[in-house]
Amino acid sequence: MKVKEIATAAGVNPDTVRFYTREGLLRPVRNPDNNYQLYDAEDLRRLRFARKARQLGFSLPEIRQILEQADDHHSPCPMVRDVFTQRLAEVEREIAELQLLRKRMVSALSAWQEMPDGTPDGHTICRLIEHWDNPSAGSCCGSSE
Amino acid sequence: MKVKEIATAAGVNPDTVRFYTREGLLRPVRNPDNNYQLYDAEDLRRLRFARKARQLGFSLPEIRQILEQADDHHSPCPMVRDVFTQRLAEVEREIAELQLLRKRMVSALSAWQEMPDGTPDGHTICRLIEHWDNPSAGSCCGSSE
DNA sequence: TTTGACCTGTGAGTTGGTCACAGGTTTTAC
DNA sequence: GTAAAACCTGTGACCAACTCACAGGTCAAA
Repeated sequence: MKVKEIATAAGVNPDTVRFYTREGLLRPVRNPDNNYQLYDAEDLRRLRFARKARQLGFSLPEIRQILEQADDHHSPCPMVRDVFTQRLAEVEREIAELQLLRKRMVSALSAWQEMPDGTPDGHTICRLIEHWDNPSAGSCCGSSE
Repeated sequence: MKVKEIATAAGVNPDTVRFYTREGLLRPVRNPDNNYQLYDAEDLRRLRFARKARQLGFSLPEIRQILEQADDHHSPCPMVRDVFTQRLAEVEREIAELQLLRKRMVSALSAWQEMPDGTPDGHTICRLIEHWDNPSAGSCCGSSE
């Protein structure tokens, strides 16, 4: 398979294939006649694997590590499980953060219904945002200074 | 105020102050004696405003635009309300996406409890991920090829 | 006076790609 | 047969919003 072929087979941009190749995730061979990269079914598996892993939040270095372990005939799965579990925790933290943000946005919007727009007067840029109460800067760790 | 002073007053990295200055969000004057940047209370307001707006998901160009409108004595707030409403929708979309992701991760993890690790054999890199069912690639738009 | 903390501008690094460019190759069409 | 289109190559820039490193200048306190 040439670049475009494997790219369409995996549903990605050919530049992504080239990028992953540069990054060492794929290992094509060269056609000595024209210097083209030639990918095989194994590369396609690796590429699809990489894309799935990306969707799960694995970084490219992590994916490379998994692939290398697989090349060495070590089972990468326990490690995958570990990173995956960590990643799940991160996702849950992100969700909680976003929900908090959403809550504050909704209440800010409703508070703004009652506020006049107010042309800026040199003291106030935009009351809508200046009266926003910052959450993370407040009570906890090292907010001061 | 010098860079570090305004930075600590707003709780940000001095490099961020310099960066925002380069980006045109802050407008210090120069001390001709030593070429230092001198910020005033207005700059501090702008900086704090910018940080709050960033937390709300405004981009730097958007913030600059708001500040410029405020400089021109136009009320930026209706625009802020628009972008803010859009941003709220985005946040809600992100939350929904992450919750979907979380759901799939949890069910994948529990499914993996019952799967053997399986050393890779040339056909399989890591069953844990290869057997992950990709959501977005599936049913809808142009998944094929 | 010397140390240390601060200031300056510029440029590179971060992440995961995507795009542009210039030049070579292969395929398709007439 | 040949011309155009589509593909290939590598390199390097670009995205966002900073952060950090570097080299050299300035300033306050001991």
